[in-house]
Amino acid sequence: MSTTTTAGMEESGAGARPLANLDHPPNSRLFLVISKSTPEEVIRDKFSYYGEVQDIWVVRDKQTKDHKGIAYVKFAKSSQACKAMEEMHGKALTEDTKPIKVFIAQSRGSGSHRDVEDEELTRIFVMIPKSYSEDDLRENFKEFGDIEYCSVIKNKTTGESKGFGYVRFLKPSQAAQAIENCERTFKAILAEPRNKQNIFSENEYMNAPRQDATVYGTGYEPSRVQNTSPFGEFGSFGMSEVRGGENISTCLSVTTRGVLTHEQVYSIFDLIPGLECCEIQRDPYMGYSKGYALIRYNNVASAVYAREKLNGFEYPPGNRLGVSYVEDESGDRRSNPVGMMALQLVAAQMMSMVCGGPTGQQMMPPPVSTELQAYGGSTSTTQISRLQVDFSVPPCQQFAPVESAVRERLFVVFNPAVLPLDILEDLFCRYGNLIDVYLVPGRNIGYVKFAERANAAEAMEALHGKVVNGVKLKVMLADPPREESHKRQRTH
DNA sequence: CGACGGGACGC
DNA sequence: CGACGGGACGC
Repeated sequence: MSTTTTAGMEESGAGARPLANLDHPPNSRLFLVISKSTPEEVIRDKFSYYGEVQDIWVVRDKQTKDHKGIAYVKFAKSSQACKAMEEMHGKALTEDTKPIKVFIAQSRGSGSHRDVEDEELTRIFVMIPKSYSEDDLRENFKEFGDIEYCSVIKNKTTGESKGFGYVRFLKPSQAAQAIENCERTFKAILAEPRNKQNIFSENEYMNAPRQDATVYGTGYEPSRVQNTSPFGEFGSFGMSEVRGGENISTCLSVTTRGVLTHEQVYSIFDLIPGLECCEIQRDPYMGYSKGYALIRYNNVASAVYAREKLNGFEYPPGNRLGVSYVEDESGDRRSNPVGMMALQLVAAQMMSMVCGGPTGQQMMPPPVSTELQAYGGSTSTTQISRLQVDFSVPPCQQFAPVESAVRERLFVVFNPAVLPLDILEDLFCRYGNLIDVYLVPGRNIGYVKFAERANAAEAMEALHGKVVNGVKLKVMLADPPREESHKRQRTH
């Protein structure tokens, strides 16, 4: 007995299930072909460099105990296993032994002994906003490694994005790192190889010998050109002008492509104190613009704040508001140089607040962009401070691990419209141990999963009845999920 | 009142 | 060629 207990090394072992761990996370275990003379310790020496080695198993004949020249190395992460594979494959472990082979091991239940090819380990599948171009994808994922190509899947006839895409990396370790470390809203997973159907090997006994067809031209050209986003430039707004000589005013015009009701516009702009007037204008001559509104505050600071915070804001989601200053009909302060200087001064002070001074909590929380980056990574386009509340909220907290058990679920009703997912995650994560926010498509409702009941209770207590980004929330305990019954009519 | 999940590529 | 062990939740 070797008694070196490879699996016993992890401290404070929650005993856990030994077998299940071997396939979690996926592709974190290596299959080695080595010399029959190589002992476990040599493997450990060489491979622990690449990360947390959780288990090493040198395969021996059941009866004779002969070393069969095969070993398995389990890492904590797929990226560690992939890196080790990339660097150790073809290397000799000691001077007197042959070069070894290193592959990602087939998952334990698969029964297949076919080598896992790099082809299957380098392409990831991601969910993305409809507005994303290939370039946006590349921008978001280039930090994880060398990208061979990006593709965004679009409706062939309309050209509209379907909301997902593919990123092919050069190396498996790069794809693995992208999956492990990209923003969770991407829901990145390894892509299924093109030629195969979605086949889950959940204890399926397949009689027909399927040809595993290892030979396939990729037949997929990285179309690197094309694709100028038809949605126009994003990210041109933000903390811009002010000093750039915009005509600051207490009056704002609001343009929107979609129709907004007076109540909707009012509820948004009334989040900022000092709203004096909110008029919806309907202008049949406005062409594409379905409407616009005029806003007036009783002070210039509020107007500046509103302009900075709400210009470019999506409300409802997908509908970007345009907010700009318009002539203050009553005000002639601008004609007066002193009055103008006063305005600029106030504006500058407002801007410094907006841009992250320690103030401003009672009106709205400071911009959350820095916190977003804390759990996000590259926030690609635009993103002004998106979360807007008129009550105080705790700072952002780490999400609970995706695989956490769901200890409580909240049911949320939005009025008059749902909020974007990133805002909701930004909001609910602040109460701790958030697992996931799910919005029911086409409805103004959603569910929020927590890994701890106390956090859910806190969120519910703090947020029920509140207005967030102009949207009123009802936050309640969710009823238990509907049973997924056996009915499976109507697949598509 | 307001109740339940999300994913696949034209060679 | 080169593919699957050992150990065992505990107040």
